[in-house]
Amino acid sequence: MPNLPQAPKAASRPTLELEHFLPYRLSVLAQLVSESLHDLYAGPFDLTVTQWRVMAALGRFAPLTASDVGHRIVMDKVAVSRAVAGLMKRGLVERATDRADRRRSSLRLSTRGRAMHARIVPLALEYEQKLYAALTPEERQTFNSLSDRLFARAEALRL
Amino acid sequence: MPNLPQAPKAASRPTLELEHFLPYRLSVLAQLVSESLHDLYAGPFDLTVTQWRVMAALGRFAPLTASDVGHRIVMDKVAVSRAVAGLMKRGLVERATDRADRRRSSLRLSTRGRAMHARIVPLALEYEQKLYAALTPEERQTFNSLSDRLFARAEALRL
DNA sequence: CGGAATTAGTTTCAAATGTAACTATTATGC
DNA sequence: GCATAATAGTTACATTTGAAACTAATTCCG
Repeated sequence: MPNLPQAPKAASRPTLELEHFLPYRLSVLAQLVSESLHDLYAGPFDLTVTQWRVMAALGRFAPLTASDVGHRIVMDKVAVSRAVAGLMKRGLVERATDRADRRRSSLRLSTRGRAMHARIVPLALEYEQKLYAALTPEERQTFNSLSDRLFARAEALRL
Repeated sequence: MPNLPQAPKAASRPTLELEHFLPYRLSVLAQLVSESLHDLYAGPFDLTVTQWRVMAALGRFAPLTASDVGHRIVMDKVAVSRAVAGLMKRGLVERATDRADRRRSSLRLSTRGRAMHARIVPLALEYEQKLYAALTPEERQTFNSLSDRLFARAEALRL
């Protein structure tokens, strides 16, 4: 093939290759991982992702108010309210109205809730380990530090 | 403080620190990025995330059948069907029944659809660039290769 | 003090989504 | 060739989700 001069590419329009597009890739990866994990505890314990996250937050930081939970797990107050309602109905979470400010109430896992939490945590950590097995320890650290920076940037861009 | 021998930690239970838990971190990052991007085109063009992804797939690979689209963007056929219905109603996508196999039909962007696509792509790429600005070029490559490996591993674990 | 604005949390209504059933068409196997 | 199974895509129903309105309690500030 002769090496002809190229015709000038008149303002060639940019193309978007979805499979290499960062927001898309993040979304697909996160969804796959989230669903896989959910499969682990949905069957045995019948929890939604939201409910499990609320339990995880309470298992680690209780007592928390509903808004505290929301901040911890990046979830709006409506979602938290609904998850808590479901968890209370099943006796997994207890609520005590704050005596000083009766608008808020502090939440904590009940005994049953703590027991369930203690059974799920190892499953979750085991899954995480299996996933991390794809990377060396140094690579894990790298990945986490890079994703931290992406996150910070995304927050900054959101205005 | 004297250097006393530690009491043996009797089977100390593992703790889950949500903020360092990989599935959780991926989910929060992906959600933030996805919402930010959606804000860019939702207002001016009134598209859902799904609709935009269908348009992106068709913009790059048309003609495609609905199931082709589904495979490309990792989305089940019901979601694709609904997104396509919405896009057709707005005249952004055209459908032609396959003469050889009348169950399937090939989809492509209409002229209007192509025009809209051409206006959104630069916005999306610009956002991606701003996000990537958090990383050096080498780091971008590293991040992408590591997330590819995590993705492959997650797929393998899903059985 | 006392009315306006804030805050915590819930409820309501509409839109989005998932699962399963359904239609139409094509492929398979006896 | 014909009954059965498989495939493409849509529709229906039930559940989830999100946005906005709402209730109740507290704070702010003239």
